[in-house]
Amino acid sequence: MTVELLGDRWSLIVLRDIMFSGKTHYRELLAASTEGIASNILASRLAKLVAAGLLTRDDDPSHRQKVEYHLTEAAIQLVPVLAQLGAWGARWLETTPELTVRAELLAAGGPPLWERFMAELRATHLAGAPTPADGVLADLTAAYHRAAAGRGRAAAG
Amino acid sequence: MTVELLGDRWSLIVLRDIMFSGKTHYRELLAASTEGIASNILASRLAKLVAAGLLTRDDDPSHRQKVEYHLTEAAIQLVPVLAQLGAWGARWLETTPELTVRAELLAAGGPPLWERFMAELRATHLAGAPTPADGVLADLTAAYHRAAAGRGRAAAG
DNA sequence: CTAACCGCTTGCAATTTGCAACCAGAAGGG
DNA sequence: CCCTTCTGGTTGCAAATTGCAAGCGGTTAG
Repeated sequence: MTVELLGDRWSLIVLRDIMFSGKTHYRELLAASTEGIASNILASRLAKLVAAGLLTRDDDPSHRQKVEYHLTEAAIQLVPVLAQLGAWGARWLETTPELTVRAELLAAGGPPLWERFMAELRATHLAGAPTPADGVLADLTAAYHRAAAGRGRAAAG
Repeated sequence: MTVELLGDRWSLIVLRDIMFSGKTHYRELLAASTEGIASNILASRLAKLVAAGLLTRDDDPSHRQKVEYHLTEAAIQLVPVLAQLGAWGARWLETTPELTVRAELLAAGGPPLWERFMAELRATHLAGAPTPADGVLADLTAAYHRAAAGRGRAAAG
């Protein structure tokens, strides 16, 4: 059962963060989490996701202590799930504008956009290619940051 | 955040059971759950889902103590999410054939089938019409029971 | 009048979560 | 070499959540 694997407060959030932030290191993920995950929970979730075959844990050649977490094909195929989940949340729940705009963009693009995004994730996480600056993820991230900046200005002004 | 609302072991399962089994009473849901939810957990999840606006709690006119739980429009719009989630689980996780066949049928039908299913749920849960014997839910349930029976035979023989 | 059924609660043990502090090893700069 | 910073985590502990079994006041059918 899928819920048994992903149905806790953090597993999906960790996957989402790796997918959309592009971060692959433990400390980065710990800092990137806007929800504020605790270090022991992050460690246990990463281990669980690796055991479940959703992430790989690879040595970073640039630093003997660094570890890179990468998405597997199974995790990449969660893109449609996350897209639908995000669309539903944007429609029915009150969230921050930056999360909403990204979810709506991904939902509006539909399956063709999801496929492009998944191809990009495969190149980055499975083949080790650098993430393109003009790809789907870049668009989503730009929209995310615009909305976040707009919110900052609105709150300040 | 959607995960905060639905990201526990049982909330989505309760919704799925109401959606696909057609049961609306507490005792029925308690018995119908193949995963075996505890009565106190079911009670707390039903209360939470009602508070979140995903279920309504209505008196059953036929019995002063009976209560009917019905899906709201927000819950009905989770159909695409559950479809994608089920498709992913059928593809990547080992589950029982009866759950797999239903998930694959729903995924294969795509958005048009989802819409028909949602229209059916609206008629049943929002308008109070009886569930049609020739609808999407009937097809899904028939496939589910055929697979379950096949498994029973295979296990016995 | 009695037995079954209704939604749901209670008590309790076990597990999970969240928080803060901490760790050993590795790399970088002077 | 030495000190600081950074690496992926671990540890101890309190609080919250979960799971199990039994039970409860009221309702209904026979």
